[in-house]
Amino acid sequence: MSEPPYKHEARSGCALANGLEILGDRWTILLIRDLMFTNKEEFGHFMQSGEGISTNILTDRLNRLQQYKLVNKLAHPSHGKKYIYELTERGQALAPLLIELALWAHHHVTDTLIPDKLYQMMINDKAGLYERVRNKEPIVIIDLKK
Amino acid sequence: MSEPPYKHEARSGCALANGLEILGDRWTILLIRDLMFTNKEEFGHFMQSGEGISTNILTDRLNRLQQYKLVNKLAHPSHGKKYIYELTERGQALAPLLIELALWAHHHVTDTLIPDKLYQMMINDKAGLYERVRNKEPIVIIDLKK
DNA sequence: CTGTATCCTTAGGGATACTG
DNA sequence: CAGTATCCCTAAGGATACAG
Repeated sequence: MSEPPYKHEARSGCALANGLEILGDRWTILLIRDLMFTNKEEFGHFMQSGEGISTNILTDRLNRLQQYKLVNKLAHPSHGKKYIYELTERGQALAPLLIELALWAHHHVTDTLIPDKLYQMMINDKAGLYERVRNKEPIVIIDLKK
Repeated sequence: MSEPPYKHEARSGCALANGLEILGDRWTILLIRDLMFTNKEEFGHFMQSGEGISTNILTDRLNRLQQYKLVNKLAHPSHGKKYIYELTERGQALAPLLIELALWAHHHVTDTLIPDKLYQMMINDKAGLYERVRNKEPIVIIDLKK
């Protein structure tokens, strides 16, 4: 279990219910997606992810993700004002969940795309995919949705 | 891909985003949980699942699940007025997703429980678990949350 | 450009009355 | 008991102005 990050006022003790209270909103998993599979790591990058999150919501979600200890916020190495956001191990541990969600949607929902390289790794090389997530090597550059 | 069920007005072509538009609300996955792992199959059973869904929302979510072809609604064999709800294959195909969500929450969120038998199967016998989901053999009787 | 704060709208959903 | 319909309220979140 390793010291959970966040004492949630849970609806029930069910693992699924509790997981959903952290992850089950309109934006959180999309941000984790960007951090996990693409080279997005700055505020402005997330803003460009096509689904059209607004600045206040992005700020709020990034803060929540830090509270839950799914994301670290680091000073940008060169730009004084910027920050870099990266997944913690706890956040990286969501990889299997995101993979299963993406595969299910790909197989069962219309007009649903996964970039080919990512799809191949999801099916044939999960170990390699996890390794790249751990090492923060993006599988997709810039954008997953097309 | 096998003829997707539902043409969704998607926010983007991303598989994750599209999956979330079907599954990403406060109740849907909890209903799928009940159908997948417990012996719940009637309207009243879902009402008793502890998280306190109200009747209008339950009706709405059961209808949506039918539209998405994740759930079948069958006439009850003995009670004329009742119906039986069961997962379709498309719904059963969500098992890996639910398992990964439950395991992540169990490992990373406080006060989060998975009934022991279910947990053991999630870790040691996924094939057996899928088999039981397919055969509609409940792993847990009545209630997952305690 | 990175956020934050404010305003305001809307959809989700709770309570509840009601029908078969 | 199964399910629907209505009312109402709150919280999520969009638009936007603003601050560092």
